[in-house]
Amino acid sequence: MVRWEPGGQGRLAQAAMELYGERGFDQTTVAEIAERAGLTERTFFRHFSDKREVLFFGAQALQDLLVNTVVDAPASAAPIDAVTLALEAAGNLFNERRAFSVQRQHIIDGSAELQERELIKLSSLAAALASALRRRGVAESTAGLTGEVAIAIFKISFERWVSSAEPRDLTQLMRDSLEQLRVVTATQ
Amino acid sequence: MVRWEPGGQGRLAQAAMELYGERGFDQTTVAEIAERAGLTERTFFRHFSDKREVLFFGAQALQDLLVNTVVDAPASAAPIDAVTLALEAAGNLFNERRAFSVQRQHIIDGSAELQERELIKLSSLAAALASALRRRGVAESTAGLTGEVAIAIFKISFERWVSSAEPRDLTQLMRDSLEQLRVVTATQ
DNA sequence: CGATTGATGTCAGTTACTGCCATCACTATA
DNA sequence: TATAGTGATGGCAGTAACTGACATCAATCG
Repeated sequence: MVRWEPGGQGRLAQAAMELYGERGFDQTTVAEIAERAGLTERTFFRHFSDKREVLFFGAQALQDLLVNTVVDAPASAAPIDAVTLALEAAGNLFNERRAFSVQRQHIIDGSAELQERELIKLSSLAAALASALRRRGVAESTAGLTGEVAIAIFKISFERWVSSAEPRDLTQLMRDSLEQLRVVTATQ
Repeated sequence: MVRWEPGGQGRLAQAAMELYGERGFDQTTVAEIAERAGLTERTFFRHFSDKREVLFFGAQALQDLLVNTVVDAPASAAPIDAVTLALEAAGNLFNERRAFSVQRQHIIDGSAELQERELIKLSSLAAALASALRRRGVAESTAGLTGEVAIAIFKISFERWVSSAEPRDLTQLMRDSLEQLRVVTATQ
């Protein structure tokens, strides 16, 4: 007879998603999440650094995907092209989980605290992209700017993708946004 | 004889800056801030919604400046030009307070919580810029993208401006960043 | 079979933040 | 001039996020 059921971390993450969805982030206590997962509050904080982090479980995987794609891009690819490849890889990943993304985003949109956490994760992605570009020999200032721009495109496109009534292709939305960026910044 | 000294809010803000600078954000309690300001913890929370907000006192003024500049820009100005005018106005404002900005940024850089709050303020600025552009008749999608890009340029340039050894002109840095953005996104 | 490990439980403590009511100088109004 | 607000504050109890220290006990390793 086992002392604990396995997969405690996953159970906590699922319980949190459910409760945040049912009553909202603010109206959910960590004790309630732990109870639904059959664990204690203390154990929740062993798996997640705080009450918000449980919703940003997959952020590291996304960052790894982006960074690896940039690093593995052909040496001939310009910074903006390397980053575009990374965005496309991420787009394909999200396209397969739209229902989950929509539900999760609805929760985040209902809480300023969660929006703050989302923004710092995005900022961290921008920094990681910049770092990956630098490893390709891209100049410091170009790398930083390209990373920020890539994340701006991702952010805008993801927002449209999630809020769109009929499902669209996130990768295509990001391509459109980049094209639109070129138009916006074009000198007359 | 007055019951309280006037300027309680200002005293709290100054005490907070001092203490965050002396021992760091995490090692400072709200009770300590209130004590240095000659007030109580309860009064602190009447003036500032939370422990972080005290450092983001001037954010509304910055937003107003940006929005007003965009709204007042000549009707002939393209979205990117209207936004550039706003960034220049903000740049001039900051140029006069570099010492303060450097000190404040040093505090923020030492705390993840403060960075989160800074990011959501920047995101709010992007949204406000987009809204101001829409009032000028700019299409929804263009407005959103232009707002994000403007803030990306501001963020990158501000970072360089603050961390630079010798004082530079923030407005010039932002102009340079926009030009660099054009180069980065240019199709070959 | 004993020692170690790893995931968990228990519990006390700190601190951010909120709600509610009291205080009291100042001010407008009858 | 008496009275009724008003506004900024104090006091205090309460909730909940998070932390540190120590205990437990099944699984595993030597």
